[in-house]
Amino acid sequence: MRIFAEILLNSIFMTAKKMRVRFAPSPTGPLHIGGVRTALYNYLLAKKHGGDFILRIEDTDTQRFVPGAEEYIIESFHWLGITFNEGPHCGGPYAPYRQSERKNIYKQYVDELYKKGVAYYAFDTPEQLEAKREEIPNFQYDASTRMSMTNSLTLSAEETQAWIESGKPYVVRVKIEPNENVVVNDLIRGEVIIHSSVLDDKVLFKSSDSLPTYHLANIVDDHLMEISLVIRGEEWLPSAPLHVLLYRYFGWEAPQFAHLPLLLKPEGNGKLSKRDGDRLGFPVFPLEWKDPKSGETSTGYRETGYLPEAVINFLALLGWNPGNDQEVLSLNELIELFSLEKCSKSGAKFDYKKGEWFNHQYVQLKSNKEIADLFLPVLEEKQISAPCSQVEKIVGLVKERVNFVKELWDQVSFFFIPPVSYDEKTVAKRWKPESAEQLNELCDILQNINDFSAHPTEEIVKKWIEEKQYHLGNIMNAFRLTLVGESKGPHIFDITEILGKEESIRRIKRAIETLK
RNA sequence: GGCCCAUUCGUCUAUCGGUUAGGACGCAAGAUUUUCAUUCUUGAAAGAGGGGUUCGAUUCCCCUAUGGGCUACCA
Repeated sequence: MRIFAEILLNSIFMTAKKMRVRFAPSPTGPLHIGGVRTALYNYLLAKKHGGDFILRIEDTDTQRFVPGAEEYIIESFHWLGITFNEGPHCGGPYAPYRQSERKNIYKQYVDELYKKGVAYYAFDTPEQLEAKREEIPNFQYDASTRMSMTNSLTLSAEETQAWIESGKPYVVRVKIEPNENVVVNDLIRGEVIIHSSVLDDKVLFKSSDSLPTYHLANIVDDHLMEISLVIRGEEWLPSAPLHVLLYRYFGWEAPQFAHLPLLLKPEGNGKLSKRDGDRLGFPVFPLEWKDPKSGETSTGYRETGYLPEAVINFLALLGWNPGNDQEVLSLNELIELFSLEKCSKSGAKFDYKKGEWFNHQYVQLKSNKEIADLFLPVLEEKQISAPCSQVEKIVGLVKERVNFVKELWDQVSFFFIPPVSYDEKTVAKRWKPESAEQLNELCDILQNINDFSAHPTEEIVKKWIEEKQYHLGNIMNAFRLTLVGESKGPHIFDITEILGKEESIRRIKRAIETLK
């Protein structure tokens, strides 16, 4: 199977045809994370082979069109750093890239199919079709039923002509010839064979809005835009035979196909949906989305605090692996290593916990400066202002503890806001009868230190503890309690260095006052 | 219902007929630490079931089961 896939891929190079792949979403709402992965795989392969990556907006369904969805899609990829060579937002030699703007080019191809005798006009109303489905279980508009329906095959040429000219609605259907095994060569799955008699005469064009349906528009555009490889979700596999048939009816060379497995719910059955995200607390969309109709807002990866690199790395490994144990991979590494042969065939349950782990990895990879810059808005929100250099220092102390930048606040709030109360459990455990007196002494020691940076301060304090024969843990834990208000935080003298002498002493005094 | 696709630890996956079935997430324990984390170490944890083919099947074939997708004048 893999050898087979390699031969198919190699044949692309043999004919020296440039690799051209596309992502073709429908602007019916926010971009699903599964769609992002499909786009990513297309992108990786295009970059790997020096090919083109095209964005095409498939907005032939005027009913389901949602304003803002296209902009959302483009902004999502912009955030992720996935770039297109061609698309509605950046133009290109095959423009336009919006199917609604290509409206006038499809009809001629529909006519061509009709003239070739592989498509026909059908006049059955939706109600009639509905009635048929009620009447006959498993009704399908195909070779076995088309001659009992109202269409150009059962009506005379004159009647057909008259109907069309009358302006009454009609559709054009493809005429699938039965009794043939249609073979789809899938780069991930190998040969998929479907008998043509189980295919139905799909609608290719509707007169109601003079727009093609997905199947026709997709084939025509992929051909016209010289797409050499179609990588899409598995939900398209059942209609792939129809597509190869259409290419044949047109007399066009079909592109290669690769159908990706779907992203499934983290738990339970079914494919990943927005509900799962709400229920389990993770986003399913790249960016926040406000539904224009319901006004409902869905959170996004960006707003949740994910780094785009982490999202890409996480998604890349959901259904693909590099063939070794390496998991943290940069975009360039992904491009270099990606291959369709290493894509898995089965659906992947969405492991959002691992996504969080990936974000942790990428937070660690960033410099303190970068993380500080990302953290500044959080501080601003808390109405805290501090010099950048100090924020950088603080962030460096605790970044390894967090998965997300915004979690930093929990770790560092005490730097900016002195404790006003003291954690009860910690007080019970760490505040000894002698603590007040010892810490008063400590204040005197601190007061006399000139260089308050961590290391010398620690030396001096430890020396004092030793001389006095105090219990190190008792002193330090009580000390921490006065500075932080609870039993957490980084190395104590890193804290005092940042707090400074005055503030450190002030906090000790205040704690002594409060705790007596 | 019909058609198609899939099936290795809880999860993502490695394994191209011969392995003590490997890694990662998560989980548990231990170590480190003046705290909390981090980190490190260790551990538990898998070939859906049944038939073949073969000297030998997780790996190839068939059946069953399970999961997923499609079955619109949606994409």
